[in-house]
Amino acid sequence: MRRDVFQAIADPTRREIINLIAYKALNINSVSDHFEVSRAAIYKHIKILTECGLLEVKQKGRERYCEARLEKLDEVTTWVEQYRKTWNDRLDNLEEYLNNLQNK
Amino acid sequence: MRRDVFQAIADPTRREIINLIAYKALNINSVSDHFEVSRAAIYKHIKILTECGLLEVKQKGRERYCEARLEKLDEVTTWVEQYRKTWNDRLDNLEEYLNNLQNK
DNA sequence: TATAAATGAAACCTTTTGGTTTCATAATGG
DNA sequence: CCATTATGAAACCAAAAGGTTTCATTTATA
Repeated sequence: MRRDVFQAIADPTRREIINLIAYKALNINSVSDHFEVSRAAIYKHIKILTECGLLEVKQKGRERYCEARLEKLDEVTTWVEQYRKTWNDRLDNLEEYLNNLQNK
Repeated sequence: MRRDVFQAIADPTRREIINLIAYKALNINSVSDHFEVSRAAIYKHIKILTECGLLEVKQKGRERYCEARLEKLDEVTTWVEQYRKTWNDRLDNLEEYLNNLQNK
């Protein structure tokens, strides 16, 4: 299985899970309470997030708490940002072009 | 079908296509020349990228040129960056903790 | 200690993905 | 005008994804 961050955040449910636990660790049942699908389905999403390092699970008695490990999202930022200069330049060119049109 | 930017960039081949055309528009055959898989497969990837707005196709005679429309990647940046403060705070805390350890 | 709660994991199913081959169609270049 | 080039699109396929139900195991707790 491919288990990279890009694939992990491709699924909307997983993005919601990340959002849920971003500010407060929750145990697995609490996470799944927020969704319509079964606990087993959510469990699988959590497993995927764990496997790609976006989430860490910590045992606490019979519960297991999910903590976000969002540093891994840096990989995404890095990939996206490498193109920012290019697309900003293009937007600048468009702006310039429109300004020229207007000044005629 | 889901056709959002997150899903579009989940596939490594599609990320490579984006990279290929980021700085220079290429026609569909030229794009597919860079890959092992068939032209038909690449064509489908291009279609997906087009449908979610990351790519625009412009006819030029019998050829069709693919241009990157990377502004759409902003959606990804926005989503990721909403968490940056949190994870930076956590890293700061860790750093502080380590400094305290060292100073003892 | 017996029951309930929280989780792990297997078996199974349907839909989506990513790929293929094949054929049709529209411009181009001799 | 005809062969070639560039592309669109259909039919089909295997594997992966996302989901379900069911059952086992571990830990708390009345």
